Amino acid sequence: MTETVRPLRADAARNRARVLEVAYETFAGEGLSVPIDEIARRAGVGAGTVYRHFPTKEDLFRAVVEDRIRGIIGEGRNLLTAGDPATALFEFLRSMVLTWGATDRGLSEALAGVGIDVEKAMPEAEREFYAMLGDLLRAAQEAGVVRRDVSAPDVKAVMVGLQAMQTYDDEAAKRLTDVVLDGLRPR
Amino acid sequence: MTETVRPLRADAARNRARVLEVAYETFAGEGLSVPIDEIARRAGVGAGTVYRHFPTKEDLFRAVVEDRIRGIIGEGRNLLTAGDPATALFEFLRSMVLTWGATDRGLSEALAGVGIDVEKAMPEAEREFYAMLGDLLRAAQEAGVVRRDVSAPDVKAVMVGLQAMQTYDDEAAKRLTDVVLDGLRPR
Amino acid sequence: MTETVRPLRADAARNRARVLEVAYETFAGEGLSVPIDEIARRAGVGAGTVYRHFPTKEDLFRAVVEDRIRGIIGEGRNLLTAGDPATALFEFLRSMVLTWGATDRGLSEALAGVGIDVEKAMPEAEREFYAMLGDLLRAAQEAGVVRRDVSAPDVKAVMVGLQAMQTYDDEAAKRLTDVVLDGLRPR
Amino acid sequence: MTETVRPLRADAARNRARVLEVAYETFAGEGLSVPIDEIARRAGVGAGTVYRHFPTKEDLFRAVVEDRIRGIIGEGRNLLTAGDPATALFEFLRSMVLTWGATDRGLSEALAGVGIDVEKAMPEAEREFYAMLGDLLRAAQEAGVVRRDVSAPDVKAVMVGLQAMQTYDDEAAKRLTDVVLDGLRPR
DNA sequence: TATGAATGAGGGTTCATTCAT
DNA sequence: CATGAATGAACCCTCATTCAT
Repeated sequence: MTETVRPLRADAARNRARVLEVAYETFAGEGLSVPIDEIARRAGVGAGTVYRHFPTKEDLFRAVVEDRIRGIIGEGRNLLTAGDPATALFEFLRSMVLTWGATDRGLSEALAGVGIDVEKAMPEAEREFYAMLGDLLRAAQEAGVVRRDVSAPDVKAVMVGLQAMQTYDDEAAKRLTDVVLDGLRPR
Repeated sequence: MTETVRPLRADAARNRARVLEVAYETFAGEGLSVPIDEIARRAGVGAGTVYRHFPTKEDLFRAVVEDRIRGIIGEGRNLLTAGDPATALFEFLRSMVLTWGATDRGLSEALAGVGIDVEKAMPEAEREFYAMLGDLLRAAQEAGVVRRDVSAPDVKAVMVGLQAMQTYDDEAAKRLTDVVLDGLRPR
Repeated sequence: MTETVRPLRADAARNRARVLEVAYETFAGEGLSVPIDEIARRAGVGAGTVYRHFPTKEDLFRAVVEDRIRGIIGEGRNLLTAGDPATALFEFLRSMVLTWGATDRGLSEALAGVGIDVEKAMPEAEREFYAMLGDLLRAAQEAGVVRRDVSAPDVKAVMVGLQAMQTYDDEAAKRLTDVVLDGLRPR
Repeated sequence: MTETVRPLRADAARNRARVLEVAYETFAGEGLSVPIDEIARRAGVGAGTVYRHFPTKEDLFRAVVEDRIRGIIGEGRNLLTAGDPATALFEFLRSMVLTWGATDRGLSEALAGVGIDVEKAMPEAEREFYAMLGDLLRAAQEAGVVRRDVSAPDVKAVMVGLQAMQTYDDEAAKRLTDVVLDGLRPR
């Protein structure tokens, strides 16, 4: 009962990382419906190994998406610390479309609730994500570049919308991002 | 060239309509991955009956989504004719979020390209849809309420984004729609 | 209980004949696994009509094959009456390969026991067929052109073999028929 | 170029062999239209196991028929080497009827092209088969016991005919084989 | 622990047969 | 009688998950 998160043996850790990486790329490229067997094959391990590390396909989704989200959180924090806090939120949302979300079918589907319910699956990450988003938002609002009546969940919703736009039409999304973001500025 | 589509027998027409209706609701509520057998069960018919009217699952998707899209086209045309052409585009996009798209997972998935490729599956409807969107856009631009550098595909992309936002968080979407649309106005 | 084989109404008779004809061609060309619906469609009638005349798919097979066999019987009798009785058997077997069996997948399959058991399904026709074959054989044997130790069932078996040969390789069968028939001559 | 076909695990090999054996018997007894599920049931494995070893029903046909054909090839080569080359062809054709083909519906159907196209499905085996047949034929012709105008494809066709004869009437076929083969001798 | 074979519950689709119109 | 719509039992095949090696 002591929750000993015993460190994995080196090879096991390597396998886990390899599977995660492959799953990451595969889900991004082909969506969440790719069979586990296929992930295993591409990772060069047996299906059993995938299931040892991720007892359920949803667990694998979770790990992939959580990984992704942690990266996103890092990006946001970084922009806040290293750049101009006033513009960090816009920078962040732009980077989501330009860099991160870039045609990530898996993430799109996950955000759309296909195959996994992010809120329930990883409340921890979700919380941290919202905290980061709140900080970005607050900084922007204090700098007077974003309306006061916009909340963190609103920004998240906008993000989801941008994501979807981009999956649907990458070019249009790149053109439109600034247009949409303009809507967030005080009139 | 008139493709004499002899009218269906009364009972067959009833069944077809019933299946379509059930499919409509089911796909809207649970997405496009619901089994045909389940649709049949809910419609109170045998699976074979569904396949008689829609030889392929994709044919059923097509019928449902096309029906939906034609309704949307009608809505747009109506706003353009019956109301103020200058505001029709905004009205239309608002109604998409407030009325139409209302948590329609099937439509969301279809627009996102999950389970069916709308462009390929129903080019006719797609074309009419774009024509309608173009008319709305032109009217708005001529009235000077929408930026000149926005194209019809851009509006479609925005629509997809709003859709996704709404599927993700209905409340936030309702609050944010006007904010996003504000971005479309000339500065 | 009076077995009144009431004559069909004219249109019904026409339908029956049409279905039989279409089934005949279709089974010959594509084998016995063609769906009844397809036969009905090609005959320009509803599936129900086919089932009215032939309550079971096997009944339709039976009718088709029986028709075929009666034609074959007629051919044999004719050769015996109109031509030289001594050579009638050989003529008959040659005509089976050259004319009748000509790539009749349905008949081949039927003879091979796929989809229908001829012996059981139409003992009447079978009997007449054997009678005809017996007459041909007797005439040939009396003329001294066929071995005495060959029986009617043997000839039938040879016929089945030639059929199969022909379905397998039409050209080779045409070349080989005389070779095989040579085997039947007294040494 | 050696296609490192890593040997199957012992249990997997056992299962594969068991499925093949069951398929072999079942197809021989009941033809090629028996459902895969039935094969699986009789082999005492799940349907998925059959599909693991034979991804398609046709793959299973292929394996069964190819196995059979290789046995036949071996038989022919053996007769040529171990016995009298002059009579080997006749011995071979006799053994086909007496031993091999013995009421093998699956093989009959396969040879007749029902359910599988041997030529396309296993060109390799087909080639070897013809090579063997050619050798048998040449030896017989050189010994002067078979007509010069008979080709290897002709012999194959005869074989198919004998096969069919035998499936149709085992007893008659046994009696008639020599009669038919007599036809191949020079007059 | 890793492997990959086995399982078996579906899922989409077809088609012989029945039955309401 | 004819029609063709409806039924539902199969059939082939896939894939998440378990388990023997």
